[in-house]
Amino acid sequence: MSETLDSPVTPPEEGGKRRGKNRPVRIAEEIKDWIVIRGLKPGDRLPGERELIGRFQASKGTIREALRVLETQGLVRSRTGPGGGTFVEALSESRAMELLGNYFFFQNPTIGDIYALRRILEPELAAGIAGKLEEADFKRLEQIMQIYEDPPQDLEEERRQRHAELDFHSILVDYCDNPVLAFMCRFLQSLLRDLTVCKRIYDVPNPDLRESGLSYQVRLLRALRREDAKAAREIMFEHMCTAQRYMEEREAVLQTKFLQVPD
Amino acid sequence: MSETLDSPVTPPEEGGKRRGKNRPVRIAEEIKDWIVIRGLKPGDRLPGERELIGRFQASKGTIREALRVLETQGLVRSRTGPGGGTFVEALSESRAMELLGNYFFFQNPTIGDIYALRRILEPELAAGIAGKLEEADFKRLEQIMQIYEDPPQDLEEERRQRHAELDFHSILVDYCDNPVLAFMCRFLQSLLRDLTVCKRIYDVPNPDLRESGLSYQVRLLRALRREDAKAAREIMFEHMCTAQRYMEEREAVLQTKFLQVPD
DNA sequence: AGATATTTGTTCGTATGTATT
DNA sequence: TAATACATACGAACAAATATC
Repeated sequence: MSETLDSPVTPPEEGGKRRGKNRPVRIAEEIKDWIVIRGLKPGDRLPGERELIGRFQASKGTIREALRVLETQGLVRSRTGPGGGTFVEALSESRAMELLGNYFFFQNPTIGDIYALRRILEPELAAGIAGKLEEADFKRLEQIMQIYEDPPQDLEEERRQRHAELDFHSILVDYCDNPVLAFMCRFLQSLLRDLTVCKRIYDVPNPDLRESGLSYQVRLLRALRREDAKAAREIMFEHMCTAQRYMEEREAVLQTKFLQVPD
Repeated sequence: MSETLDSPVTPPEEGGKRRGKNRPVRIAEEIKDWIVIRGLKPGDRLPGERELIGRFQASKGTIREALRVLETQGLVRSRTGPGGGTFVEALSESRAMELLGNYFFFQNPTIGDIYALRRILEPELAAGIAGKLEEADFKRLEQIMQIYEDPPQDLEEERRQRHAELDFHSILVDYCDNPVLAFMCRFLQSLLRDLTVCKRIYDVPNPDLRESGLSYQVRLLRALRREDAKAAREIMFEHMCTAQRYMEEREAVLQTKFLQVPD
């Protein structure tokens, strides 16, 4: 009724048909547009709830639902107290991977699917970071490798070692300056961490996997130290191929094992 | 800095306060767990609001915010009316790409970043689908190619043609049975569609880009028709390298053009 | 340390909208 | 048309968190 407000993002023909979108979702989009138009950056503050209620002509509950939508998308964050409020945030990498993980929860990729990509992406990464590591960086990587330098004593250590191996690759990503390649490599690593079939493999002794991985990583570091991108790429490729063969082999073993157990 | 690696899958305590997370967000997680535990599949119905209020001991507003969170994640969809309610949904590919797009909105990858990946992913895709296309599929692809068979008459048609070229690649993805590779290829395509710098390039005449792309695609279809995976991979690789060179060249031209304009 | 002001977080009662029967 | 079952929306009151004095 009251057209007192000069809202720049007012939907023009929104009076009649609603296109399957809730009011809170529509308002969330309006707020998003409002943020973009004003050029707000991460850290900047949004108006308080009261003002948003007035500006977007919606009740407190609706505004809150809209803010929750934006918070879920990782674009804002709310804090209570004086000086508090809702602030623009850059969607973090880990949050983005969580959200994307929901998609593959239903797609259910196989180990082969994932390694088909690691096989080509990780070598590209390795080649790209050659010449970018300082001595301190090599130390950091070697520290991680110490975790799985010796054979594990129990299954708990076994699992920790497998995760540390993935951490090794995750650290390499730190030195990559292609954000898309970086994200994709880390995401594949997180898929391996979370896939139930991988969890089962990681919870079982894999002496060969550890030893072979370790030797490839030693060779990789040597290549990176002499800034030999070509060698780094080739070593990483072999590393991934070997790991894939190993994982798929174990997967097959586990499958027959589980088939034998009556469920 | 960020959270450490030791995040136990089991929540610390029921009813206790988890810092940093709103009640609606916590309840959203509880509902999600509840869905997983019951093994609910897309299409299955959740209890009504009233029952959720009782089951999760929260008010209507809080439950609604929680459902909005799940809806934003693409895991749930609400419908009004009798027989309505809230239903489990599989996160769609397009929704997942939207959510991930928010991440790269702040990362701002360059054309070079994107093509560095297309250069290795698209050839892999091309090789993977060799032998999977029927004659009807080739017809479908050739129909798309007709859109940019002839030089564009105006800038509007120019843009339509560039998008059709991306559609061509998107259709190829349909025949890929690696869901991760499929998603990544489509996502890179969507980045190209949405990046402002690309939009500017696409809005300007690029006669060479069209002609070169068309010839590569013709050769690609020939290779796919004779089910020659190796040739398909090589042709696609060259296609991507050429496109990258072209795009980066145009980008440079645009940049100098924009630099000359006084701010 | 304690009081206070500010801002989000939560609840509840009520009313409206929508689609099926 | 009317009855219904359900989500959607509103607003006022109250609770919790947190910075500042």
